[in-house]
Amino acid sequence: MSTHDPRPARPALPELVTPAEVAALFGVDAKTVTRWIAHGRLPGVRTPSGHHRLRRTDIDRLLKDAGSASAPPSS
Amino acid sequence: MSTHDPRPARPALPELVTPAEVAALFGVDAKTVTRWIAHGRLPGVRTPSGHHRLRRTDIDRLLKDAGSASAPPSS
DNA sequence: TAAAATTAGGGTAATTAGGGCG
DNA sequence: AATGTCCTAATTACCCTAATTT
Repeated sequence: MSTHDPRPARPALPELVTPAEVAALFGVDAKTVTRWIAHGRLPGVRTPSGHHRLRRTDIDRLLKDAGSASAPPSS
Repeated sequence: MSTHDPRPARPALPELVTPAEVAALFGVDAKTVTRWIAHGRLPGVRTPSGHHRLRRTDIDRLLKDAGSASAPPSS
């Protein structure tokens, strides 16, 4: 029983990035990123005005799935 | 505004490049590059819509490695 | 408040994926 | 087995203007 309430209930605010950021990472146009969200291909939040924002964690997950390098072009 | 807003837009260079870009570097058709990825000969990322993207670092590594026959990086 | 940069939205041309063929 | 070219359908890039953000 902790006499004190540390109140560490930190919801860990997700780091939101702009479509331009994601576009630069994927090597596509920012408009394409918004299109991905619009088509439900990519999870993203929307500002009350209609601007898109994406969670860096989601983006990082997609990028890490690439399996960077370690693939010698030999059989 | 609350103090300064640390949003320096990040470096965010095009980390991923298109098959056409890689194809031009290797002197092959873009379709060949996608085939390399399909056959697992080259590491690549897949955009949420199915298009291929390759890591610039991987490509640069392969190209650099190509001339390692006799090219000591003297200072 | 004003200005500059970014974003959304529409429209059109270029690129890409996928299969098949030589 | 590997690469290039032809085809169609889907996706993307760049043009513009208006709204939003910083």
